[in-house]
Amino acid sequence: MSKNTVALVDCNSFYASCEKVFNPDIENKPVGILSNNDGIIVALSKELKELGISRGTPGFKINKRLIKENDIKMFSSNYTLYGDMSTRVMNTLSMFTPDLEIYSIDEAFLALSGFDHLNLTDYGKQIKKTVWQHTGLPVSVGIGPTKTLAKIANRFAKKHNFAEGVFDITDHPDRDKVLRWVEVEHIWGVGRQYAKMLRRNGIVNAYELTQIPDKWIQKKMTIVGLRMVKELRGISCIDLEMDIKPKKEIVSSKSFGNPVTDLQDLMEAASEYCSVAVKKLRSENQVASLIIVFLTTNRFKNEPQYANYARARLPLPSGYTPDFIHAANRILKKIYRPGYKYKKVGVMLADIMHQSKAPLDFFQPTYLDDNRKVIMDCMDDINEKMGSHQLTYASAGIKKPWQMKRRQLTPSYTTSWEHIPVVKAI
DNA sequence: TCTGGGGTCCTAGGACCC
DNA sequence: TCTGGGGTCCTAGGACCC
Repeated sequence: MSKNTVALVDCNSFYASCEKVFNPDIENKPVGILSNNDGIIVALSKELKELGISRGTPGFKINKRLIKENDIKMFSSNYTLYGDMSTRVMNTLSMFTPDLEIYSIDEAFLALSGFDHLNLTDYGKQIKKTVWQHTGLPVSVGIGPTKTLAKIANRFAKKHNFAEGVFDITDHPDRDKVLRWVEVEHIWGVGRQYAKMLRRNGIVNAYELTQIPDKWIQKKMTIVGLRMVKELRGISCIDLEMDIKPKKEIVSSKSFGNPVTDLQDLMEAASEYCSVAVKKLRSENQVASLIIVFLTTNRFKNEPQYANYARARLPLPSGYTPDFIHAANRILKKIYRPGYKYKKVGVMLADIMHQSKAPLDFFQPTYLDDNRKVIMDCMDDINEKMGSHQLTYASAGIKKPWQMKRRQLTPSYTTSWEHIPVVKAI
């Protein structure tokens, strides 16, 4: 039996790097990408990290002088661009192994078991070089006997220049030394709470964690934590998931560009989020029977606060957007309280199943039976061909005073003919 | 003025049943 | 005086990930 080997390939500063690919003027500049609503920084180039800015910082809190002096560039997030670039990266990676788990928009695990005859560090360098050639994006490659160790190897590759972006921890003589170098908060599966707890108990780095008895780990960090520790010890407990799993819940929610007080506006926003969520549901050939709507005021403001949610069950699972819009509006009327400045509403779909598995009903047609599915498919087709908002629901309103802000949006270079980059001869 | 969005999994405790 | 025990299902809350 060949040993278990896995590589984690991760794009460096993914969103910021995507912007740099199409905008040579910012190649060596500090670049920050803002979240929806231009709220917080969600991605930073290494130049921006070096200025001491960290992920999660609200955009408006960054010192204006610092921005000017260092020529910091800030952009609204352009998910159309990042999504398309991600597809290109993943396509390239799939050339290097038949077994690939796309873990997130900018990361994939590659199964390399059975590749023992190769020098895997060299193979990693080849992967890095090819992605660069195909997309212009820099990646780091970490290789190890478990996913958790591959994550650590990846981090090591990123942080140490001599590794040139690729590190194989598998039979490395300094494996324990590397584990000592990783502080607990940087382990995959250890978040803020567990890091605090571990430190309170005198456990500071990954090596120390491997020395703690299983029983204690499971008691304090559940079975999930125990799996992670075993992985640190080199025992594979988290398998690669090659096939895309159907979603168990679908959420659509966004903060408002401006505070909203009116029930009507909240209902419009909820209608819009319903249409986004249910469209995603249909795109996976699924139906849902539970909808949850939540709303909240702005917790950062010193104003009266209110947050609430409620659920509604549809008589039969559906993929028909109006079914959900009606339910959402009923819920909102129930939980809305006048006199508050609302910051956000959201819609969650749950109890999701494949269209073909939905139960039948003797007295009423299912989503598949009557013309509702036909109408929805038709609408999706039109929006696919003509642009995503050609056909919308009147209930989502026209003026949309609640819409989010994206003041500094870059072009969709790779997905829109109008935005395609132009090369000029000088 | 301005603080994101979308997911998953596990556990404890309550409801309910026999 | 003394208030069973075990199984299942559901939900809320808490942890984590990107």
